[in-house]
Amino acid sequence: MTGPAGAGRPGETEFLAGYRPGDYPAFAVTVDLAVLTIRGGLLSVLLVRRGDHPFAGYLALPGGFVRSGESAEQAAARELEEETGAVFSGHLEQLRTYSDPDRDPRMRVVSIAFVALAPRLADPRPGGDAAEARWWPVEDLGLDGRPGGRPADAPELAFDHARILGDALERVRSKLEYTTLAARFVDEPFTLADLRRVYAAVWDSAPDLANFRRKVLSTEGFIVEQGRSGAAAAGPAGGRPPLLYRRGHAVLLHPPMLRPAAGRDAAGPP
Amino acid sequence: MTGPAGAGRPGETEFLAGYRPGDYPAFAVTVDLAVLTIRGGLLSVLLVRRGDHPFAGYLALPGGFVRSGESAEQAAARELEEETGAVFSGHLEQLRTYSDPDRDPRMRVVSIAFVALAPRLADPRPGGDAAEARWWPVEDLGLDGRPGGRPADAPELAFDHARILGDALERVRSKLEYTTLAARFVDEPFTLADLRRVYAAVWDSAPDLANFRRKVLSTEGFIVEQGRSGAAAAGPAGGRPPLLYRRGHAVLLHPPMLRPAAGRDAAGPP
DNA sequence: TCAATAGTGTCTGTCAGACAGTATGTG
DNA sequence: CACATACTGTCTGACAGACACTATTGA
Repeated sequence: MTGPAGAGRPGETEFLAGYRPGDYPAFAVTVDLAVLTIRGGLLSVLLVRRGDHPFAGYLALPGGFVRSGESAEQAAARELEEETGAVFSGHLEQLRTYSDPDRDPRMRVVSIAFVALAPRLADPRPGGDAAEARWWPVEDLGLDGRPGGRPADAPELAFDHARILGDALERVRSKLEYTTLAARFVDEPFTLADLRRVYAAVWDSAPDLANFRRKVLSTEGFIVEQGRSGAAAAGPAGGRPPLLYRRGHAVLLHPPMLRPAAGRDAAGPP
Repeated sequence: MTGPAGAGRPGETEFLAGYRPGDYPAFAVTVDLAVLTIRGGLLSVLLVRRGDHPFAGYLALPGGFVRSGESAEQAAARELEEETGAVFSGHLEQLRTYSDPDRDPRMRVVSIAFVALAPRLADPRPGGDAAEARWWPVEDLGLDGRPGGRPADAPELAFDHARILGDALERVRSKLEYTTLAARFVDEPFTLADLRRVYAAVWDSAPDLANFRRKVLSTEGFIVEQGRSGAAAAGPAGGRPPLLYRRGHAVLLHPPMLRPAAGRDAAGPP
C-alpha cells in the first residue's frame, strides 16, 4: 500500500491545483463511545445525562464531533480523555457507523461508534454539554432480553444509542470468545479469579473454574505468571494467597473459548 | 428502543423550530464496496479503473457519495445496483469506516466500507467515472503475504483501497469460520463440492472432504437437501451425480469450523 | 473395465464439561 | 482446629484430522 495522499502521480498536482469541490452533500460526523468496565462484578457502561435538546434529560453515550484535522480514531481518543480527565491507555476499537438520515432531528449526522474497555477508571468528570456522567450496570438498562426482563425503571437512551450499546455489548461478548481481550478489563497484576470474574460479568455466567484455568494457562501468551502476592492485595482475609499474573502478548485464542449456549443468536456483524 | 427522530419529547419541538446548525466541520461521506465472488475457483473482487484524477488510471473499489436522504446502507445498495445493472440480492454488510484526514487529496472524505458477497454476477457494466470494471482474482493483487509473494505485475490500488480490501478479505475469511456465509457465494441449487470449493477459494486451502461433509451436514439448517440432479448441471461428464442442496435458515456455526493454521494472525477488528 | 466423481466408516488425538478431590493460607 | 480460598486430577463425551474404503455414473 503506497501512500494515498499528496504523492507524485502523473498530472495530479496540476489537477489538484485547479480542483474545486463539487456540490456533494455535507455531513456532520461524530464519534460515540461505549466505554465499558467491570465495577462491583457488573459490566458497566459510562453514560452522560444530556443537558441540551434534543433528548434533554436523557442518558446518552459520551461523544462529540470529529474535528477537521483528525481521524475518527483520534477524535474518539480525545473525547475519552476529555471525559475521564486522563490519557486513556485501555483498548479502543471501532464498532460500526450509524447513518440513518433521521437519527438526529437537528441535522444530518453520521456517527462512528467505538468500544473502549478499561480496568476501573477514575470516576468520570462531566464535560461539554453533559450535565452528569456516571457508570451504569448494563443490566439496569434492560437492553437485551436478559433473564429478569427489562427493569421497570430502566432509563431510555437518547438517539439510537440503545442500539449502539446493544451492538457494542454483542461485540465484546463475542470477542471474549476468541481473543484475550478479557485481560484488558483488569488491573495488573491480577489473579485468575479476577480474570474469571470478567467473563462472569460480561457473559452473565461464570465458566467452570477448573476448565477456565486449564484453558487460560494452556494458551501460550495469554497471561504471564508474576509471582505470588506477599499477602494478597485486597479480598477478605483467609484463604490461600493466589498467584499473580499480567497480560501476555497473545491476542487471539485458538481454539476459542465458547460462551455457554445462551446469548449466542442475533447474527450481527462479527 | 423508542424512535430517535421527531418524537414528542418535552420542549423539543420548540427547540428544533429555533435551531440553527452550529459551525461544525463538514465532511463528504462516501461508500466503498468490496464486492466478492468466486470465479473459476478463485476469490475475485470487482475493481474499476479510474478515469479522473486523483489516481487517474489506478484500480479502485467501486463506490460513490452518500446522498442527502439515504443511509450508508442504502447508498451501498444503490451503488451496487448501478454497478451491476440489476437489483442486488446477495449479502451486504458494513465493514468499517476509514477517516484519515488525508486519505483523499481533494477534500475531507469519510468512507464507510462495505463487503458484498454474491454468486457469479453478470459481468459488470461500467458507470460513473469508472472507465472499466472487471473481476480481479485477489491473488493477483498481492495484498497479503500469501505464498508466491506479490506478483511483479500486481496493480496498485487508489486511495487506501488496498487496506480496505485487505480488511474485507480478513472479514470474509474469518466469517466463514463461524457463520454459514459460504453458501451465499454459490448459486442454488449447489452441491457439497461446490460449497467446499468456496472454502478452498477463500481460505486458499481446501478442508478435508469427509470432515467437511460431516460438519456441514450435521449443522442443522446450514443447507437443505434438494434431491438429486437428473443429470448434473455442469461439470465434465462421468462420475456419480451429486445430491443438490439449497441454503438453510441457520446463520451461525456452533462450534465454528476453524480454518487451517495459516492466515490466522493479524488481530484486526472482528 | 476404467476413469472419475460422490459419498461412507472408522481410528485417533485434542479438548471442553463436570465434578471430586487436595493444598495452603487466616483466625 | 475450622474455614475459606486456591489449585489439581480425572473421567467422559463431542468432535476434528487423517485416511482408507465403497458406490454410482459415463465412456
